[in-house]
Amino acid sequence: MTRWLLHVDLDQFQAAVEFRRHPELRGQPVIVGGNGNPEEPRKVVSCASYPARAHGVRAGMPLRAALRVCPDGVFLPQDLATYAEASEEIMTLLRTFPGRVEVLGFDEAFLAIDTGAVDTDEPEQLAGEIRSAIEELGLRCAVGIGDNKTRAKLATGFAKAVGKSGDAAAEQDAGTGIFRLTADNWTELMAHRPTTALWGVGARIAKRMSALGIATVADLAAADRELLAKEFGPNTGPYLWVLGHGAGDTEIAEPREPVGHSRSETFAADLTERSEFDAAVIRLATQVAEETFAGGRTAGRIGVTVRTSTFFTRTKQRKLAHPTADVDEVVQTALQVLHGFELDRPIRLLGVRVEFGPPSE
DNA sequence: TCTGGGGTCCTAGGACCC
DNA sequence: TCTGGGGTCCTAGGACCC
Repeated sequence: MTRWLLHVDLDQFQAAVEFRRHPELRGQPVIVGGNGNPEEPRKVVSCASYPARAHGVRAGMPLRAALRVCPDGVFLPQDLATYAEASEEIMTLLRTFPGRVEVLGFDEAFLAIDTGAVDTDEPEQLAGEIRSAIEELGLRCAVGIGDNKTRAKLATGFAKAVGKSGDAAAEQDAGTGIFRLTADNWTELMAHRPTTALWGVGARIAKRMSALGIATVADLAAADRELLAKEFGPNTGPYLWVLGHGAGDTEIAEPREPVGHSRSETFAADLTERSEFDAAVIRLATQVAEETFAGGRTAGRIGVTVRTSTFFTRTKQRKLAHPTADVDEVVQTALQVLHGFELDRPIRLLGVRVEFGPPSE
């Protein structure tokens, strides 16, 4: 038996969900973010359709910047409830296929399947069936096939390669759609790439690695594990070395129990009064607590995040003496944690996080 | 172009205890 | 007397991802 990991990744997911209910927008440079008003400050692009990407619009870009590079863009408000519903629809569909499903986000999942021989195209056949089934939902996806999660996830990037180039054909053909990455072609396809090509290596780690003379995936694979452990810690260091070899987990982690829940808000204009800080934290804490308890969880720890007008961001948290399901206790604790900050600067963002305690008896 | 929101996991250091 | 070593709990901070 051979274990295959399939990574299913929806194309331009939020925009695609909008296209299902607004078919007349298909092919248009649709930009989802904020409340749909591109002039709104401090709001960013959540998803851009391929034509919008061709103009240079990217997720995370301020809406006002997106408007500048794509003045003909169709700006839509982010409707998370609808995307969550569509996501549930997709995950339910994926669970009808053989294998186990691990949800990675709204628009991504791993599927683990055990098949017969190694050299057959069984996983490609299954991937094709998944793509067809998703197409029947009016959506599109790419499927990465790998001998572990790391490779399956990266394979999806190759499957989407055409879509990422941003050319005009991208809307019609978002890549070949299916790609297989295994130990057999890992070195050929990945060795020369920068370490940031790896899933789990971002700009910070890449920079620290480059200071050690590690620039590419091949460098990382050849690096000294002791050195990596010394620089990145006893767990992360060896893990990075393993990543460089393309090795990774083959087990499906489902169901995943969430460990916490948070709400935060970047204010359209900085808050300057303590009464405003308190009011915002009371509101956020109440919401987080109600959502936590509605989900049948208790609160074990309360965290508050403050971001000042200079973008200086700090978090403080406090463990409760006993887990609670009392909204007021969460709110009062959040206020106490807030008051542990200096609060002598205008505030741009406030956030409240609950870490779940053990289930209530 | 002044930089969203919601998550997860890891590391380091201090307190405290034996 | 200036001096141990391990284990655990707790908070702060960093990094990454979608």
